[in-house]
Amino acid sequence: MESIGFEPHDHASCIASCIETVDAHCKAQGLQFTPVRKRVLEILLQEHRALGAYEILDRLREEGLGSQPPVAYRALDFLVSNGFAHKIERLNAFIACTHPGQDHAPVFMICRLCKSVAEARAVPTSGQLGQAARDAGFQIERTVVEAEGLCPKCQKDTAKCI
Amino acid sequence: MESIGFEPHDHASCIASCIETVDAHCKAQGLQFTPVRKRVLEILLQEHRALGAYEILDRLREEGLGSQPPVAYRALDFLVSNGFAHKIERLNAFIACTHPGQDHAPVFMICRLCKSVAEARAVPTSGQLGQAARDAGFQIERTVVEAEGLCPKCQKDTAKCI
DNA sequence: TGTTAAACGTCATAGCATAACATATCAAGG
DNA sequence: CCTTGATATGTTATGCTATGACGTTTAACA
Repeated sequence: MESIGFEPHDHASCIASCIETVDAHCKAQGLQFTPVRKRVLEILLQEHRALGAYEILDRLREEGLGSQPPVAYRALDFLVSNGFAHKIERLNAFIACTHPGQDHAPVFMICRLCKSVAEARAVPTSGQLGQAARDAGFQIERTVVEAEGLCPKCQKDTAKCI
Repeated sequence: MESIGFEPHDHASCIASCIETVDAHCKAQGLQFTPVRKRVLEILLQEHRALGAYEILDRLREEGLGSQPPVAYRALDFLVSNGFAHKIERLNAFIACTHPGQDHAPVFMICRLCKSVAEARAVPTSGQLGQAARDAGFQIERTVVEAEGLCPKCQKDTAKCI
């Protein structure tokens, strides 16, 4: 299981490669990766943190790419439903996917102090959720798995204060 | 792992015993189980389905127990923070806890057709989420685990239509 | 019974999300 | 090349979710 978000990394290339992957994926699938959609994904990729729809809309507005809520929500719908971004239900906010195009069940770790979010992958049918579903005869179609707590950096920072 | 919500059961006694358990727990902990709080829990217990705060508020209003949003939200805050109810993040709605008073990490299964919700218990530190957290050095404080799909009954019903 | 903390009533407003409809753009077939 | 249908965008309006603030009431306890 790998996770991205808490470790330092070459962020510029991280952004570029994500955009490129999504671009290729859209061409292959016949999806329209329009300027607004691309820009919204770029905005999300700037930070490993979840952004609210209105936060994104503000940036679009500054750039003259749209000024009304549906513009942002439609772009986000496109990105989320194609697996290029995810909604963090706990925060009512959105984040770029770190494994775009791959079919996966994401798991998020949300730092309550610095607000950074890391994404890991899981197999929904195995594990405790899968077991609970089998016990109950429930057929899983989609999962929301989010943990709140402290990222490694904030654990160290708070330890210093004691 | 046990789950309640999809199986038929004696609902009247299910409600009564939950209220009684919570009542006893509040007395033991010095918590005030006021009329509004009790009524909100009863309303939640009526159905194994998540209710929106405004849906609850409507019922309170009919009964003259409160008419403004903060009344419902404060009662819900009390119930949620003491583990007598849970918020289903995916639905922005609330549901009564089926294991009140016990410290636990709930797991929910939400039927997308009939909207019923079943609760199971999990151990957050074990399983895939726990593994992802250890790998990332993340310290979990709270978890949100929600699966959407089809409950046993709705699986059968949809199978008939094909 | 006086003091203090907790809970409640109410008004106002902030934040999140979508319905509905008009316009524009694009892709494919005639 | 033009028509046609599908997809995407612009815009208005509105609905749902949630909380801040402040005064009043109630309950717990010395």
